Amino acid sequence: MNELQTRIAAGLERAFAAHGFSAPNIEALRDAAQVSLRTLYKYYPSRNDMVLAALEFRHERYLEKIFSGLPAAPREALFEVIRRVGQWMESEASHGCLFHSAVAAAPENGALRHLLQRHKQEFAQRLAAAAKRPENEKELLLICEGLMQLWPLYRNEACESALQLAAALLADDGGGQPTAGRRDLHETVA
Amino acid sequence: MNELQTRIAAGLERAFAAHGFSAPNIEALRDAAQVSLRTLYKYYPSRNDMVLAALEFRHERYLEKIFSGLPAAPREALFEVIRRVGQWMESEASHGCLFHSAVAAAPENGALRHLLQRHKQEFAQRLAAAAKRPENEKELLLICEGLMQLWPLYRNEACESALQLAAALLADDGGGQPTAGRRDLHETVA
DNA sequence: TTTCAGGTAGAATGATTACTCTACTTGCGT
DNA sequence: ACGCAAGTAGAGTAATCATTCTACCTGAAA
Repeated sequence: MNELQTRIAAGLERAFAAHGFSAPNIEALRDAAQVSLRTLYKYYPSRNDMVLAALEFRHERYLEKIFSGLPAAPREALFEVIRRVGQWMESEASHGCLFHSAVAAAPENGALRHLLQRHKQEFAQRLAAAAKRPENEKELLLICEGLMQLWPLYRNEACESALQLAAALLADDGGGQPTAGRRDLHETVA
Repeated sequence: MNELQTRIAAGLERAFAAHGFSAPNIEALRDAAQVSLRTLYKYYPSRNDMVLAALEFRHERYLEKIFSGLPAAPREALFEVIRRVGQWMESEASHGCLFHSAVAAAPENGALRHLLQRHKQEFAQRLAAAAKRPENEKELLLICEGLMQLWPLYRNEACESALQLAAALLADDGGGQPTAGRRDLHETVA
């Protein structure tokens, strides 16, 4: 992964984030990457490879931005992650999560679906770890996913809703379960 | 909206749900609609109109399936909606919400974004009404959106997470708010 | 000085696509 | 019997796109 290659990936990410995954043709991608067609194809031999490269690049950038330098206190860390996701949407993803967009644009593409899965699972694990709530990994991911989907509709209010739900989840001891069948707790509740 | 027209819309919905919005070409859509090319274009004069027709059709079908014959008790109604969303994903949308997919596939399309907004807002309103929690409309929508996004990853466990969050929200009296700045409550809390 | 790895610019190709058009059929009201 | 509204079947068109190919440039190592 040399320096030119990452510069290309960064350009590709910008292009796909700005115009989605269907619209930009190769020429537009080349303009965004600021290299010649030949070089572009040298490192990423098909359009699909370009999509994957852009997403890989974004994945790293996203995790860095969300999880670096979080507060140590689990509760505060959780709220901070949610706020940062809101900021990320504001500044970089106002049309919604790029990974979901990519899969939506090419639902038969297995490599893409796999990348989405890895992206979400790594995010969920790191969030659960930061919040010291491994037993609520899925619920925490659900809140963030919901936030990202609501963002285009409600902007900042979506963020406040997510914070409220997170607070409710932390406050909840599992007391008011739907119809019996309490959540299985082989793990300790912090 | 004559009978043939709705039959075509139903076929289009099936095609887009099965293969996404990019893949199917006009010929595939015609096969799904089971009409001639000429008739297809007569009622829906461009591919974009076909997409809109499919989504309109799905919108009606979705609301019908989720909200008809709900329990009267608000708490049970809420849980039942969540379960039905899970069933809907299982049987009809295993690749994720079709409205989000459509917008993701054509993010510059204003009519599509508008339709997405209407769809989500109507769903949110009806859910909040059924759960008798108008002050939590956004939080309830967030839970369902999160559920739909998590579904492809976790299937039924996503549903249980959504139920748990809903229960936590109902149990929560707004006590444990993030960092000061309590939620503004000009509306009464039920 | 020569060589060559690695870059640029952009034309050519072949496949695909949305959409249009022509020609033909069928069922029904008068 | 006839006309016609509304359907089918499918060939034709013009544009777009991903990918490949040709020709040229440049800077540093030998």
